[in-house]
Amino acid sequence: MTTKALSIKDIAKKANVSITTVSFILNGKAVEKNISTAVIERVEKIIKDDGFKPNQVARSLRTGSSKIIGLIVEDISNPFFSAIARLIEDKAYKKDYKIIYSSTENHPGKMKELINLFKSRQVDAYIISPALGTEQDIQALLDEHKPVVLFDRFLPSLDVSYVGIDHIEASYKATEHFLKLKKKNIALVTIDLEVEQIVNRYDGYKQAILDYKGNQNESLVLKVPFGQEKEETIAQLKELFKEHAEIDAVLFATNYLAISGLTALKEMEKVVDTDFSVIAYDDGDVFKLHTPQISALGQPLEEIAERIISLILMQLSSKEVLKTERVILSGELIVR
Amino acid sequence: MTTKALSIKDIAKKANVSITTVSFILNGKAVEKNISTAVIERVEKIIKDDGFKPNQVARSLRTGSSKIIGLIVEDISNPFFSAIARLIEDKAYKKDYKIIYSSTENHPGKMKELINLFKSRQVDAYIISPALGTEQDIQALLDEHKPVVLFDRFLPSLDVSYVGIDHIEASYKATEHFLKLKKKNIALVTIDLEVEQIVNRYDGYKQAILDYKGNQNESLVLKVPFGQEKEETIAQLKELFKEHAEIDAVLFATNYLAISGLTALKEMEKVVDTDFSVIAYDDGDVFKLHTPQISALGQPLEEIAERIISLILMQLSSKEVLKTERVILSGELIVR
DNA sequence: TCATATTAGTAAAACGTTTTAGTGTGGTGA
DNA sequence: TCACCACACTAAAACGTTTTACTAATATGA
Repeated sequence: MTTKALSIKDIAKKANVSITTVSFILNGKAVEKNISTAVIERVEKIIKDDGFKPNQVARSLRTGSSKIIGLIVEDISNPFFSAIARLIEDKAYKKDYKIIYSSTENHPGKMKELINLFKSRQVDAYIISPALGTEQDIQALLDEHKPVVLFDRFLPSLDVSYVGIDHIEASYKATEHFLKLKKKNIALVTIDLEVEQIVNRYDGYKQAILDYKGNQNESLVLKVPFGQEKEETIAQLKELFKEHAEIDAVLFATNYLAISGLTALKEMEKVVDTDFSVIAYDDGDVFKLHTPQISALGQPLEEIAERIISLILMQLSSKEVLKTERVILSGELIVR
Repeated sequence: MTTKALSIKDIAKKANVSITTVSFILNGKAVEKNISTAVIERVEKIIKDDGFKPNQVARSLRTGSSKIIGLIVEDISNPFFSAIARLIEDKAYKKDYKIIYSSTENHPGKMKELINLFKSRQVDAYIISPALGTEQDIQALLDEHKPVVLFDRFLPSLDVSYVGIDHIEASYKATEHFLKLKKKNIALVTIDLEVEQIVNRYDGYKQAILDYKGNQNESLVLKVPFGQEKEETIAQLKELFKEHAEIDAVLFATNYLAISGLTALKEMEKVVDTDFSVIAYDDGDVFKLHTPQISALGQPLEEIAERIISLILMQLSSKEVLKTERVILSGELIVR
């Protein structure tokens, strides 16, 4: 019943040639290795007719490479990551690479484990949205000359390729938009993580306010604890909006904060309108369909994925170790 | 610079034992194989100190199993699938299984390729949301006695385990809700796919209307071509709502149709209220935050993932081939 | 005609494990 | 004293490839 999968040996036997010959043909080295066209055709026919597929595991063991790219994200169910994952998958697939992914939940421990696991599976390259405190693990990969590209989050202490957007510019742009609308009290809702791309969102916001108004009111900045339950965040936001009735604009530094924020406003029956504007980080259907429509800072997903995969492929195809490259794209302010 | 990864041979040499002994220790067979505790401890210390991790590729080649489960979905960027993927990943991880996934875009060809690819990587089990016309490929897997669980979509011609929800009941429930609200002209927006879980949504809708009203008006059913561009769908929906001003309730058979529908309504400036109710298939933040809130038929994601993974693990841990099992869960009507 | 090149292939080692079938030593019971 | 067993461990084959180093036969050039 359970028919064992064919091996190169079966094909060799059937074609009356050595397995070496079959291997050469499989790997397109037949001409180079002086295999006659007669034999090539005969063997290729058998391969096709029998539907033989070489065992990739054996191949990996022998060659040390797997044609697999490891993708490590914080949470695949976050729309930003799943969109990127899908795009990366498509593009990698076209180059004959597969993606194996895992979510870290932002735990350095899990990240460490995952890297080890991927290593023991001989993945060829790593695409990582790194958790904090994983610098050494990534450095270890770099020391082994594995192709690595970080995205979304950057680790400044590492000399590693990166694709992301300029968050200072993006949040400056958003805040400036509010300021040009003559908003007086612009709040920022962010998280209390000391990672570059979060800190930058704060910096851009602050800089815009200083540039336009000269002084900034720190009490309008809410830093929600990272990983806090949604309900708690909503409660905190309600309190902020109650205590600071003077707020006339809010910039949310992540998409889920914006969702919590809109939920809080809904529960308070406070409407978003010209007197109270909102901008969300990362775009999505939620914001487009909201009444009124919510402005958003969209990240260029397609381009991010494109750049990531091309950096990876370049490293993969070059024999020497390439210079690291940092690609900083611009976020787009979508005014609604 | 590039230090080669350690192998079992290095450990054996260092501990002055054979590689067999190290292997036994690694696999917890040390006691059973009469290895002295002195040796066990010595070897374990070296393994730990050197941070040795066995090469999984070699292990797979030798054992034929990989501790990897292949997950094949239509599109990982669809929130339903990414949510399920995340839950499955978590649960599998706890049992020491990894997930490798790919999106099929509902192409039988890609699906075939993927199965081959997974096979050549010796994945231990398959979780599949099957595309149409892939019955033979899945049957081939079953013939090889590979653990397979289908979800979301079912293929009636196959004797295979499945986890999904009762779509007849779900759409009946939704339609009945409308009928109890005395809705007179209930529309159904669905897609023109002849797959069970889509057809069932139509059947449940129709049955409810027949049960309550005796006759059904087929012109209130819109079957959008599968894979059609969003803009086109929106245009089609606008036309439906214009031509049939009598419609006072709409059931959308998928989440993306609901999103297109709400967009269409927004563009027409037609409001959702007590005179025009909407129910969406699959819940999400979009519907919760919409003004007014949109009722939805939620699928029990957590339970679906739980059932899938436990079916897979059961098959994986049992030596014989188990009877196939069909788990049909109930969707929940969330009235807002 | 002989040395050398070219053509058309192949044998065998290697990748890093697991597992089967041993081996050698010391102890025990009769 | 001998047969046997338990104990503690190991040699070597196997998984399915790729690749290096070879061979044997024919062709070429001087």
